[in-house]
Amino acid sequence: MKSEPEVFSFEDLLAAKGRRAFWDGVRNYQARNLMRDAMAPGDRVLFYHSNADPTGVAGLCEVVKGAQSDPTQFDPEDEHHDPRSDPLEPTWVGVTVRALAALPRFVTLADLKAEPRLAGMGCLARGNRLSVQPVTPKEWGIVIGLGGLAGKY
DNA sequence: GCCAACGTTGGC
DNA sequence: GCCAACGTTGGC
Repeated sequence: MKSEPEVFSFEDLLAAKGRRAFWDGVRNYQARNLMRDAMAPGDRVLFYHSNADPTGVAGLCEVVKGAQSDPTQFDPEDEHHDPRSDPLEPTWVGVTVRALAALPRFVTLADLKAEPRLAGMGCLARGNRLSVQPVTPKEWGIVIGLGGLAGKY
């Protein structure tokens, strides 16, 4: 899952109550569908800092609660307000994640690109801008290995 | 359904 | 700030 650290960083998640946060603000149907249909409590998550210096994977989380209505869609004051969303059938959802551990070594995008075993990773595909996307168990193992937590999660 | 215009994402 | 790539909108 990608977040701009200036908006919400992995450190912010670590500092949050219970080290957990509701992942709001997703306004892309494909990303929404992944959260709604493909994420369940216990699933592990790589927390990626986008639009940052450097960009890359900062830490590990897990899903603690599956998809729920994203309240920001109904808040006129919120930048993610969606006036077309029906409260009885909300368009947008989010999951709740909890931080597991910061990576001892931040894994930069350059690190990911330089690792031949990650050549097929979705987030490295040309033009892929999805803020939520699947990671295979194999990719997970390689990334946390690069981050200094090989075999620990 | 097509497609041009526009908006957003995100690396650099 | 630039720009490539992609998504969304809306006229037709």
